[in-house]
Amino acid sequence: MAARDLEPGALACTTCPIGAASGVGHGGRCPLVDRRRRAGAYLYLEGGPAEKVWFVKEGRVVLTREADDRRGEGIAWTARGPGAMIGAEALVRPTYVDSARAVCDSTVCTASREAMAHWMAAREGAARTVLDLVLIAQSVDAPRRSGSDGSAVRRVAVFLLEDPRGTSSELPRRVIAGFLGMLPETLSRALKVLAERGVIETTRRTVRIADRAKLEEAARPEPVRPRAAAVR
Amino acid sequence: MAARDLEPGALACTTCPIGAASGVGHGGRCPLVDRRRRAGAYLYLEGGPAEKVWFVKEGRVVLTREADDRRGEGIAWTARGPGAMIGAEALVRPTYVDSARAVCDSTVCTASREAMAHWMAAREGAARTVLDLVLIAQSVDAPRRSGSDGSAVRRVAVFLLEDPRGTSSELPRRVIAGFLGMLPETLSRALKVLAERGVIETTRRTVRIADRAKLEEAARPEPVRPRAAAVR
DNA sequence: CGTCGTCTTGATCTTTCTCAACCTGTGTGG
DNA sequence: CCACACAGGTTGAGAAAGATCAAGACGACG
Repeated sequence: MAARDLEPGALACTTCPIGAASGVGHGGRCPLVDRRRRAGAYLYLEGGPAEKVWFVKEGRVVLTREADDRRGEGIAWTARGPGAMIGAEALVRPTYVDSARAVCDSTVCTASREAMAHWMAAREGAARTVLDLVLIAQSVDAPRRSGSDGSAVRRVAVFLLEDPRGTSSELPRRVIAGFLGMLPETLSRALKVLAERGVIETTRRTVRIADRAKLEEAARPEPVRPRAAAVR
Repeated sequence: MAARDLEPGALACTTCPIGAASGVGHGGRCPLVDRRRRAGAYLYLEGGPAEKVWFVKEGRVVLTREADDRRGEGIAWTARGPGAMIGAEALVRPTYVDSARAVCDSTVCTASREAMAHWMAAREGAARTVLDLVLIAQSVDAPRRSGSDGSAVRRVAVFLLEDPRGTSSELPRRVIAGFLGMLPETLSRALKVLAERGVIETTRRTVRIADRAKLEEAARPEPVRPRAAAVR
């Protein structure tokens, strides 16, 4: 489905929608303040006080939900890159609904919910700018997969076809496995199967699509099995 | 987690955020037009031209994505009730990313993307109103579950605890199964298990929580050794 | 160069998906 | 008003897929 079409490599304040709307480069001032975060750092925590809205300038941030004792990290359900706003729920509710964690060294901008609200109220079209950001991000998120969506190999093939993040090394395998509703072990085995078929080439951190036609074949839903009579 | 806290029974134009912002009841006029849709009717289709923005006034609408030949209905990933906006992606992209289908007789309001855009541009604070709607809906959606989130029985127990829709008869079992990343057959069996334990009472269309303590017990992660929490 | 975290591989067992048949309530038409 | 078809739900038996548990390999980093 829809290609993830945003995602430039990084973002300058002049090309950032918020910065542009603020008139950065023409004497304007963006309400957002830059922060650097190292890989692994949490930006905010699910259930914690939602004081700030965040904006990804460079890097990659994973959103997780429903952390529990079992899987300490919770369910990773999406990853946001440059140009995406995160933690926007701060504008409408007192606590964050997700935890956000940088998966690689990242630059993020922040503003308090109040600053953001003022900014939106003060400028014509600003709220619309934010709305667009939120809607675009939303329409890019794919629902998490599960076993009822086809075999692990098929789910991986679909993901690799549709999502450029699948072949980059930005996202840890653990996170990708989460998107696909499987364990890292299962992801690893599925990648191995595809590699053995000559569909892809893998290293421990990268995937390269070797044969797109074969990958599309692997992504196709299995034809309903032709009767149990088939005794091979 | 987060209780689904919106969801009044139905909505009048005067209590609807869009209607209120339009000044309905004070001589204002809402850009949205009422339509009735029977259970099972599709409002719009994934990939189809995104001409309209929708607003649920009464009833329940399920959003699905990634329909394919195999499972014609696609993956149901959320359901929206009174007060929710759907198809808002029309404001930022040319095609719908989901299919929307009324699961019970519903009243929905529509406006063309242009009308909506004009409405937002013309009124102070209107875009912010829409933004809030979108953000609230978003923060209420739970990520789909999958087999790696625990057994079917546990996933069902968690859902019943957290989501009031689980016990109402509004959502078809097939849809709930979709949210939980399992097939209807599996959902049926899991409900049977819980019923046999005296946790719930079920009919073909309803679920009643008979013993909340037992339900919480069933929702608890199986006491397996916690995996090494990867906190860097 | 050694430690650590992440990923991979292996063996085993449980779960859930499959396929098919059977209910049951609802709506339709005679 | 009843027979009947239909959709959605339930049940059952079997097989396959993935979860588990455990251990080893690889790469990053101090």
